[in-house]
Amino acid sequence: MKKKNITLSDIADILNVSKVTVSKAIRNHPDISNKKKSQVREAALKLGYIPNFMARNLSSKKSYTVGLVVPKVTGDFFPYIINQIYQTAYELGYEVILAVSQENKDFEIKHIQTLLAMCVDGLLVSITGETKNYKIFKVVKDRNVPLVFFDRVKNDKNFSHVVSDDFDGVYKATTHIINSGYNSIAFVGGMKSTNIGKYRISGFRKAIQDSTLDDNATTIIQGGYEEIDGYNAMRTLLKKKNQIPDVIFCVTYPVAVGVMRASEESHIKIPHDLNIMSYGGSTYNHFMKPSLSYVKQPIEEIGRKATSKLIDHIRDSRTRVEHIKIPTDLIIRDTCTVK
Amino acid sequence: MKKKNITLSDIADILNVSKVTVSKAIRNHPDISNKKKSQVREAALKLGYIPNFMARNLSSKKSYTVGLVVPKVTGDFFPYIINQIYQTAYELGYEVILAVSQENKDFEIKHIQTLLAMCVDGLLVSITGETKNYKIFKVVKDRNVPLVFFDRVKNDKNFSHVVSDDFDGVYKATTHIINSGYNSIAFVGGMKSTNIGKYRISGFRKAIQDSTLDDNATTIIQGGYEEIDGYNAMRTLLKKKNQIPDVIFCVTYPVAVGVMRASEESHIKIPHDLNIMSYGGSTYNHFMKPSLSYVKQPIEEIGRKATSKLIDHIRDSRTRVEHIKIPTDLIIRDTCTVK
DNA sequence: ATAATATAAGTTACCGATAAAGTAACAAAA
DNA sequence: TTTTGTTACTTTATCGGTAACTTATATTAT
Repeated sequence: MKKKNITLSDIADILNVSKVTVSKAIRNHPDISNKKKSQVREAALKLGYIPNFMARNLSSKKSYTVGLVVPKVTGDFFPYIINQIYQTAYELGYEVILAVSQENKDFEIKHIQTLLAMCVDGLLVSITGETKNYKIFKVVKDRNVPLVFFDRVKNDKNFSHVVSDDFDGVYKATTHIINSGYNSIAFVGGMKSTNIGKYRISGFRKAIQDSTLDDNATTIIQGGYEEIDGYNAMRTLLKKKNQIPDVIFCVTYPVAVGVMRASEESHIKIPHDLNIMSYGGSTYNHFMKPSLSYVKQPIEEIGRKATSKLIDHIRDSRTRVEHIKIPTDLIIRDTCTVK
Repeated sequence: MKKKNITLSDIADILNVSKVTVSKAIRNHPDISNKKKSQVREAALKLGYIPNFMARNLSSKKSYTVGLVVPKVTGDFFPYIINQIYQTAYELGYEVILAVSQENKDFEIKHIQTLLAMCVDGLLVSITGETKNYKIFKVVKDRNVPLVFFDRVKNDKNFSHVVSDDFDGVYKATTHIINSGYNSIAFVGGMKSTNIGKYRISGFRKAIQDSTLDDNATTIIQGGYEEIDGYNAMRTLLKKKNQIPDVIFCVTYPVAVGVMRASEESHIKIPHDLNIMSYGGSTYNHFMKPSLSYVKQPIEEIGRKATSKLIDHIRDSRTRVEHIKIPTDLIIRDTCTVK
């Protein structure tokens, strides 16, 4: 009952040629005459031949496949960047295998190993929040498998990476807030231990320093990147002092949502009593009331650049390592408008 | 410079045993003594051996990998279901390879072929909106590769599928709307040509028929599932008659958002002038003003069931085909409240 | 006419694993 | 003692392809 999969040899037997001839015909190798090529292709089509990647890759040592490792597939960032990566890779003739580390450093290691075992030609990685041990990337390096980090990166002279210009994005936005007449600004979320936190916080610091604002009028509450972290931070802020700042700059959109939820519970009206600026937006932000002003990350651009850079590395091992920063846009909506 | 990848033979040479011994030791085969097993494993670890999947799968004809084909990775449905599928598969000892068809039927075919070529042990598929030609699924069937459809399914006695109970979900929600005192209800989006459209529309029809409402008081505008489709449908509604319905039941959340946008432009206040019910919610719906009432799809449950069903099929070819419907929840928020 | 070159195949070896069958040494059962 | 069974390996064949080399025939150049 079980139909055997069609192989090169099956086609070869039918056409009375060698399997290498069939292989060459299918790959459009110049060795084979056009007449034979069409014969072979016709037979292959009729039999529903699908080449076996395992065998092909094993033999040719190339897979035309890149491994993509992301910490999660939810939210408003990763889905869009995954989309762009798939598209760009496809245009350049590569397949993508996605692995989701679920913000778990052990899964991350396991997935990278699996992808190496699958003989991907290269890796695109956005690390988890808890990645500390970089041994696995040394393994990747030793295997000479090109890797490009994107968004959540490890600073490493061995690997290219592509990020949005976090420092500049926050700097511009903070400067806008100050110039719009707000005096007390808090920054919520982000940790110095991650690149993202580090650069966003220092962009904020620098903007404050470069302004006439009093450094003491600003608060920084470090923390995670999710809604719950924003919620907790806002609760902390509310408990600590009775006076809430004019503006809260949230390190991510989910954090902003958490801050909004805590504010709502305390009957703080946004943007009347409190303004919010978010780093990163959301699909339906446009429909929220209020619609938050935010730093728009160049998501598609990051995905495109990271993918094409990786494929450059794959195609030419002399491609030089680059650390690319892509500028952001400031989108002003209902919050942080000029006072 | 380029370090050669470590293979079984390398380890075998070092330990002065045959490579099959090494292979067996690594796979914990009973043929090998515990002493030798630890020797081999130690050497493998020291050398950083990573087994080659291509070779392993080619030889063993098993990959412990399932292929996942989704039309898109954005929105509020697929990311969450992907998450759940990864998790369930992982718990059951399987890897997942994701392919995104981008709502393009040709990509879908290509991706399924690629996954077959990669020797996945099974396939989880949610078809595109334009999938009409089912030849590829016949190929899958002929190859004896188990396949389970989820969410967007093809009714086929050869394959199991898992969906949310669209008919019942819409029926319950529509009945709630009617019982809450609304008289004119329109249904927007969905096409009879897709299962989703078919069942959601017929759930709506049946609820109207089972009520005391006049069939003529209801409008059904068939169409796509995206924001733009909702927007266009609302524009059409607005042009056609001056009188808008009490409630618009939107076939998806994006459609609801489109309807809201068109309403906003025409200064129609929701829920004051118009109520909206949506099939499916969104991450931040909670924070929207108004927050829409919606039919909550059992996303995680669909993902879990589909994955475990697929793996049942993989593990035992006699597993019987099942078409599973999972019930929905009705979530009432700011719209469609009792009048 | 003969050597040189192109064309269109075929042969062989190998990619890195696993399956199946084979073997030697020793132990237990008949 | 012979048979049978176990244990712990080794040998050989194979998965389905591709690369590199070889060969036969036709074509062109000298």
